[in-house]
Amino acid sequence: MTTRSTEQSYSGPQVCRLVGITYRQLDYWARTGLLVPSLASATGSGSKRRYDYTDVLEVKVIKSLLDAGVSLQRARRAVDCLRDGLGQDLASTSLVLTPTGSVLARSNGEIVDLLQGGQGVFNIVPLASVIDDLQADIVALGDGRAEGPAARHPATA
Amino acid sequence: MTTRSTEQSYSGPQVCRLVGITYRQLDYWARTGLLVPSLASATGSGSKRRYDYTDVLEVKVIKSLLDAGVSLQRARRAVDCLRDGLGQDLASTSLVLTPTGSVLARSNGEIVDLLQGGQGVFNIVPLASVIDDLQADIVALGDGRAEGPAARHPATA
DNA sequence: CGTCGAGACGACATCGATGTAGTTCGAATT
DNA sequence: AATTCGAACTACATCGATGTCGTCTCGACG
Repeated sequence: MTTRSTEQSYSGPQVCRLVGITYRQLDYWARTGLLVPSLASATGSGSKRRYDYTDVLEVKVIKSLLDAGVSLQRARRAVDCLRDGLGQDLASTSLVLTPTGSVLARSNGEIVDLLQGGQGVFNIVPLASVIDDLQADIVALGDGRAEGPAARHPATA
Repeated sequence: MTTRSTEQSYSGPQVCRLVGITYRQLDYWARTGLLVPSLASATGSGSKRRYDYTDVLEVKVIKSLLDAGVSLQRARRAVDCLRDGLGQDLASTSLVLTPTGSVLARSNGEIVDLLQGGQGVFNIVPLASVIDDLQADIVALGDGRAEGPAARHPATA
């Protein structure tokens, strides 16, 4: 259903434009192991990192969490959990960070249950909007194609 | 109920013990204006800050948010909102930080509504547990008394 | 081949939040 | 009033995350 051919791949700068973070951030995340590109890690000067669609999705989730004031470390743990559930239908799922760990909740009911008993703060990321957003951005960035001529400048934004 | 009458007051170090933060943190928050003690700000070396019950509650909410990885700045904005709703019955309320602002939600239904339409991350603090916790800690800290004959100011609400 | 550009790398600077240590003052106690 | 103690103050160090800049290297293309 998702318009992913075999496997789209994205360069670092492309990912940055897609999700709206700086290259330094992505670079830092890759260097510190917070988010390793699935397709190809850097192997030295001149090499190129290659990111997966799911990588980009994770980056976008991380950015969302950062925007919400959540620290990188916590964001990373949350994304670990997200990765575990990648098989599921994420569009109808929310990523919930509880004080004791992160889970994927597949309904509002589950969320309410979690809130009920929990003490502490919950960070909730409705994944639907993140995925929609990302899809739109991918389309906007060069007709849905990821590779090729690195997608011309998108109006410099 | 014999305990906590109208207006207890707490010293800085007391607040720290109550909510489990370091004095340095509370000090920093007071100095940077993030959380000004309601009853008495510091007026120089040797002076003493005096905190309100609601101050302590706010501190505890801030700590909860910090534990959840939320930045101080965002936490502060959230607490602003909390302060606005201090009149209400907070025990059955959740503090919800949305991407666009913070609100007090008085039911799970409200929360679900918020989640439904929103994009981005939500930080949700069920206040009941915070309040319970705090009450228990206050009792544990000296029989419910806040501090001996220390200042009893009206301080309004 | 030699040039060139994109992107990774390295060494810094910065900024917010906090820890540590020592100093100084106000106020309660003697 | 003098002592003492607690708490605020000052100055510095630290740590994570990021910005800046300059360098290096791979790969493409002339």
